[in-house]
Amino acid sequence: MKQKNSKVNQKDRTGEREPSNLSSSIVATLKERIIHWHYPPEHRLTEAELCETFNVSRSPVREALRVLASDGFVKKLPNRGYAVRQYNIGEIEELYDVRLALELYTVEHLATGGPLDKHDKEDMDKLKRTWTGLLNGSPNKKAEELARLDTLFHETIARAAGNKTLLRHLRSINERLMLFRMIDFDKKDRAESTCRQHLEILKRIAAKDASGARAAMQLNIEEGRNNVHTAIKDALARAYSMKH
Amino acid sequence: MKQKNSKVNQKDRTGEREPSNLSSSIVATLKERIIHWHYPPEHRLTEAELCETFNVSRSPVREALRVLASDGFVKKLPNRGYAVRQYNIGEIEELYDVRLALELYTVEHLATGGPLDKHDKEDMDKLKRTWTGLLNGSPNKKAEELARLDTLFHETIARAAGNKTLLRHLRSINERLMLFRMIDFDKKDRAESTCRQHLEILKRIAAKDASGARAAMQLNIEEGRNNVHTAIKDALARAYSMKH
DNA sequence: AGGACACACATTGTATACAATCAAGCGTAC
DNA sequence: GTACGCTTGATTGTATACAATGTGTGTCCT
Repeated sequence: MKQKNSKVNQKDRTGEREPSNLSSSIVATLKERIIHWHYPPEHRLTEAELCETFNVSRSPVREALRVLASDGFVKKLPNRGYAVRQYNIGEIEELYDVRLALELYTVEHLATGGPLDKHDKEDMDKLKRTWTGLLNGSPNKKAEELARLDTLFHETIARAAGNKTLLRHLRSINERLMLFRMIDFDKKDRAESTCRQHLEILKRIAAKDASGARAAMQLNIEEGRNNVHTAIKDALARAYSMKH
Repeated sequence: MKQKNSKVNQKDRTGEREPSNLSSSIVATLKERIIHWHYPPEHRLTEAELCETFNVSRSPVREALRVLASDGFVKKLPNRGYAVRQYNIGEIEELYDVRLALELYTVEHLATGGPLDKHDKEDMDKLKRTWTGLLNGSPNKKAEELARLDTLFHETIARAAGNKTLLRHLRSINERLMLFRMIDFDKKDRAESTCRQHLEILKRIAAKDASGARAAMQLNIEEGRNNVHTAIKDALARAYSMKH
């Protein structure tokens, strides 16, 4: 019971380190569960119930719920507890749109500005190697791993652009999109087209071709958006036909 | 002591209503104070100290501090309390860049998409009237009022674009920029050029001129950024020369 | 003088008891 | 039959006591 979380105190390149308190691990666990649809949509969570499941008092649970609410994972029902927030299609589209806004600006900025510093240059080179490798070598990785790598790709680019504030906003969006990225990469051939698109983005940035980089990024994000959109519509249609 | 906060329970067009608990009003008060530089930069805040100043227990204070930390108003010093976060020039530039990313995308979207719904059309017309009025009629409004109206202008446009998620991100940025907007509007003639720029933005959107709308928005935001930038540099230079 | 150790203090983390609030269900009056 | 108000239960809001943790400081030994 003492060394529950082995990831504690790891240091991130952002300089933040994860605290080792109960509410943080409750937040992490609940995010994990919500993202993986452990709870049905609109499932109600009460403080007392969570105290039992985690065997802690209400203080850390309350703090965890506040954080989750401010990050949009749950919503507060006044005097009626909290509910895990269900994403409808419209909301997912919105998240993809904000990604577009932030990432198009980012690549344009990268393709316009001066040379990168050493750290960022290395990161970009590593991305190139990673996605070249994925294109040639390993054909069928698991969707979850691909989704993780995809998120890393986009966040690395944002970091290279040097705007920490923008990176923070992008991360909060990506956190909520993780599940849908997995749906995205379940689609056959999506891995390959993603590889090509990512390499294209890197090439255009290196070539200082701002509008080309924007176009490549837009293509990549919108393909993901479309995959997710159709997958969800299909799932809803199946759910509907099963009821009738 | 009972009806301290008369704004409680007002309903917003976003559908959220402000709760009436202690931690919320502590958050509001502290934000207000921090924005208006009531505390010197890097001033340390401890839970116990805030308990005394607000005459409440640690529970609401803790929650308030968590919220403020997640919104970037204070930062947590492990085991050493909290510190009000000082904005350096770089960070302000970052905030302006994120605004650019979000707002350029927004106006492009507005100038590209179909017609607005009734509510939004009315809002946009009202903006036009407001800023036309400011151009002709009232020459010297106070900077704080102008900053408020400016924020309203940009948020109304974002709302008209119909993406609530994007609006939420923009609001969290604007909240932190409020003070600097006031600095911006302290500059002579800034009010007039803002009026012209705002009317130009509205015109381009109505004319479905996407690239023109982007250019107009970029001009408006960057002028503000430059004003703030030079004002802060001057202030720092004065502070420096006074020490020597 | 310099370093290591220990102790005290400041500060946050956690548990728990009690207060306040609100929704829902039930009964009663009209 | 309907509307109003009361009671009750569920749930969050607040206060407080105690635990854990890390920082700084003073002292003692070398």
